[in-house]
Formats: sequence, C-alpha cells, structure tokens
Amino acid sequence: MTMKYSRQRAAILSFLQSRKDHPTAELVYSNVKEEFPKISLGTVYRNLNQLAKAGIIAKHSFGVLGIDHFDYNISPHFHFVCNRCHAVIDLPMACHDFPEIEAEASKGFDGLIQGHRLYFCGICKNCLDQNRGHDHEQDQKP
Amino acid sequence: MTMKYSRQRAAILSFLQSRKDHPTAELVYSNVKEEFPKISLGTVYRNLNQLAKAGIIAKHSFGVLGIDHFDYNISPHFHFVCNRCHAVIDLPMACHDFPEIEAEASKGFDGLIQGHRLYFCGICKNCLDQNRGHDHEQDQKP
DNA sequence: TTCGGTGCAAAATCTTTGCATCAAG
DNA sequence: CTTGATGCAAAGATTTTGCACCGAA
Repeated sequence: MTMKYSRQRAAILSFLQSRKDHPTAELVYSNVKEEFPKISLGTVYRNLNQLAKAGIIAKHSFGVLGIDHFDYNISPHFHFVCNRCHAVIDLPMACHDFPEIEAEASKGFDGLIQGHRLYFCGICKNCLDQNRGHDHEQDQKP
Repeated sequence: MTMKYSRQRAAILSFLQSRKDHPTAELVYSNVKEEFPKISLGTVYRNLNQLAKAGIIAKHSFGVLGIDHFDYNISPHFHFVCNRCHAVIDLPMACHDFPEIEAEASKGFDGLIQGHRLYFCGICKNCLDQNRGHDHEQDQKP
C-alpha cells in the first residue's frame, strides 16, 4: 500500500519534528487543528500509525495509563518517564546496548529473545522544582 | 482504609496464586465467575487494584495494547512478552539489578531517577512450535 | 449497627473503523 | 479515472465510578 501525499500528514510530521518531547495523539491533534480546523482525531491516529509502521516515526507505549507517545527521533535512545506529571523525556545517556543482558535472559528460557525494552522512572526537574519540601503521596510506585 | 474479608477477593487472590502466568482482569473475571456467577468485572478490578496497592500482588503494564497483567509473585524478577501471542512469561534469569545503569542514566540529566523498567520481547516456545517455516508478517516490531 | 464490599449500569479514556466524499497521481 | 486520504460518527476495548443494597466485624 503506497503512501500518497497529504497536507494533513505533512503537518502532523512537521509538528512532531518541531518538538523534542514525545507528544500524544491528542496533543498532535490539538496543535495540527490550528492549521486544519476540520481535521479529525481519527485522521491523526491513522497517520501516526501509518508513519510509525513505515519506520518514519516511533511509537512508544510506556505502561503509564495506556497512552501512546510518538517520537520523530527514531535513532535508538533511552527515555525517562516522570512518575508525577508523566512527561516523557530523552536521556542524554550514551546509547550502548547491553547485549550481555539478552544473552543472560536467554539462559534456561525456551523461547526466542529478540529484544528488550528499558526505560527509567523518577521525578522530572519541573516537578522537583515545583514542590520542594512537600509530601508527594500522589507519586506512583516504582 | 482497612481491608475487610470478602469471599470474592479471597477467590480472586486464590486464582492468581494458582497460576504462574500473569492473568488479565478479564481472565480473572471469567475464572472467578465459575465460583461466583454474579460477580462483576468492576468488583474484579476494584479488588485487583486494592491488592496491588496493598503490595499483595503486582500490577504490570507492558506497552502491549494497554492491558494490565496481575502477578501473585511480587518478588523481583524479569518478564518476557511474546510479540506474537502477547503471553507474559517469567524468566528464570537471576535477578541481579543493574545498578550501574541508573548511575549512567543520571549523568547529564536534571531530574531524579528513582528506578527503571526492563523486560524482554520475542517469540515464545508455543508460537515457535506452532508455525515452523512460515512467514510471520504479523509479528510486532521490536 | 457500622462501614467496607458487591452488583449493576453508566461513564470515562484511548483508539480503531465503516462509510460517503475528497483529492493526489 | 483510480485509489489512497479525510471527516464524521459510531463502535471497540479497557478501566473506573456512582449508587443502592449486602454482609463482615
């Protein structure tokens, strides 16, 4: 199924390119809506999924609330998810794979291990600054 | 908020205890329903979440389809998620933490890193056996 | 008797899909 | 013209919640 040009898809991709955070479909929608007031959320989802399937963008699902995040940066890198505000942030961490991890995981395991997912959790700088010296019962468990 | 005994919750916990896979709420529901035909899915969710919050069971969200999995085994261990059938399987892998990973992730990062999540993906033994020598376009991307 | 638990149904979230129409090639 | 893309609304799938009633302590 070849991909035909569309101004909506171009706008979606361009918006994604302009941000270094990892927008949700809803956020993409509300921003692209400024240029295309009649665009529908369905179109946004269709295009994001299509671009992801084509390997042009990346779709990440961190277990948080079952919400997908989309990333223009498809080069391998690690992510940080804030336990408080759920922001997704790139880590500057050098991206060496940990190949020994998969080798070790294979020991004594019947199936075929093809890859692994690793991401980090904690409190982002914004949230740290916002409430110093408060209690934070609302934090998620690690 | 103290926890009062209920036969439904006991049955849910007992079912979870009987399995070494990681049932979804729906699966817990359909099984406990045999003993309590009138139990509702809402009750199952309320109890699973309550037990998880109390630290009696674990709730895992692997990015797959936004479905939660519940685990009677709360001791730290690693998981494998099948890209084809989405089964969640415990790995026999020795559970040494990789503490150097978090130290390295902190370098050059403003926020506070409190933990990380790591799990493995691939094809489980069942799926490997079921279709040898076929194409597998339906496999998810790593 | 009191207060947490249950069943039921409705709602909240996030995402996908059917269909008539539109527009790129 | 042909086929993919859009907008809209409806439906899916998963999880949560309001409420009246039930049952453990």
